[in-house]
Amino acid sequence: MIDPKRLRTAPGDLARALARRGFALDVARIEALEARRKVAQKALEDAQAERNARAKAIGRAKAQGGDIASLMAGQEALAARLAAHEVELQAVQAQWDELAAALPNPPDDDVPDGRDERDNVTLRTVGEPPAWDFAVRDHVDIGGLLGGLDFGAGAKLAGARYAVLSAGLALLQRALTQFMLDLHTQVHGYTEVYVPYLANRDSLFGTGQLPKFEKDLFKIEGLEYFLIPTAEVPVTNLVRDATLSAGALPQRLVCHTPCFRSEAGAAGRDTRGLIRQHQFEKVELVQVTAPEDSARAHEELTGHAEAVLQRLGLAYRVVALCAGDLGFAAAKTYDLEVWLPGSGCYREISSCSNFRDFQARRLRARYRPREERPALVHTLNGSGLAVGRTLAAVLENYQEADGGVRIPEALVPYMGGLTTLRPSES
RNA sequence: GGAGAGAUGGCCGAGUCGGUCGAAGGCGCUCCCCUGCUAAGGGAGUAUGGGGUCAAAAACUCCAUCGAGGGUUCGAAUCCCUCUCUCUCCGCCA
Repeated sequence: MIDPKRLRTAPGDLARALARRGFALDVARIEALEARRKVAQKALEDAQAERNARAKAIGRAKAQGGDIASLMAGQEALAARLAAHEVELQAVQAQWDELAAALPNPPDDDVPDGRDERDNVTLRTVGEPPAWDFAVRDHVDIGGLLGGLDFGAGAKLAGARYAVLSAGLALLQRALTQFMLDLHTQVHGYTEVYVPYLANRDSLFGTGQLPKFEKDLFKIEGLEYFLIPTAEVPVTNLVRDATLSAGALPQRLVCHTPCFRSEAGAAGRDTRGLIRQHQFEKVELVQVTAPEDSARAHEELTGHAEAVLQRLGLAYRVVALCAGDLGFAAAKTYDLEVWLPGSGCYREISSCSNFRDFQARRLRARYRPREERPALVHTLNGSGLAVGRTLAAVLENYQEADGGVRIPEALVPYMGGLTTLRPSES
């Protein structure tokens, strides 16, 4: 949510910032609503003040055994006035709230201009894509040779875009998860949390998935619960309605969860393989910081996600999203894209964003600076990493001519000492 | 799932038959005084959000908030209804 004060006093500036991400802010409507609001709120509050004063007078008179009848005159008219003003203010407020909730976060000044992903800026490329002396396979074909990657079974159990992993691949996915969690907790100083995989409306509103993106979520029939699309939702909501002491910041939390996305609107995209599934595993990094620290924390958090790729020996690049490609709640985002030899391109495997106070305002997540009134915190998060896509990346980057897969050194301890996965005999 | 109890400010906790209650008291915290250190003592202050006057700040003032939402009333922390959550006991259970 954007600062309503800013929306009221400087809608023009805001409109310019939002225009960078292709969002047209209706300044005239805002100014009209604001004018109405001002009148309505003043009128209502004046009427309330009068009601309070009269009630007090009546109470005082009654206590002294005085005459009340004269004081009661005109109360009905006042009550009617009060009700009318209340209706008007509520109507204005409802329109305002709806409008405000639909506004995306304005991009940071240093976010590159641009309309869509084609305008994103590659900041750096790390590692060399491996060279091959045989025809490379993608992870689906490799999985077919190894066994243990079964989309047919996923379709039977649930439907399209679900997979069943077994044996070596199930172990490899678990190894990746454990490796990431250990790295972030033991080396990067994050605290691991375990959270519910269902979230209520308040939580999803807090991080910005609602009200705009309900279509992308799985909803539990008959209940106001949604399957979480990312651990960002439950973990960030830990600080909802909280006032943290300054000393409690920054908070660095890491959480492994399955993620559920209905992928509405993605029909026909990335239908092959593990890239775009309805259910996938992810290790998520979340930070809650003081406002002045969030920019630095964003760089650090991105580095923490990069460290996973580096230790796995995977080539990747870091991309600054342009204003037009930013997510709804993000002020600035770096994507990490891993090299996938099977498709010969870099694919997003992590997205690291600084939300500034946008989520915090929705969450009412504050902290108490020394000697000052409470102020909103800043929130950040990033995938560290998406496990399913990392699994695909490892399979493709560590494949051998016969369809076997070497285990990256960092993962060997998590694989019970196994150093390769061998194609099955069948 | 059944029965009962509860939800008040940073924390604990009081709120009598609805009226001057944004809320006693305590703890904590901040500032000041006193005390040669330490301990103890005295005084003052200490919720959040929003509006108005204003270019803005300060200041003044108004409104809202005692789990959430409705209702009754001139007036609700106090009465009524719905919901949420917590606790206790019973049942069931990984």
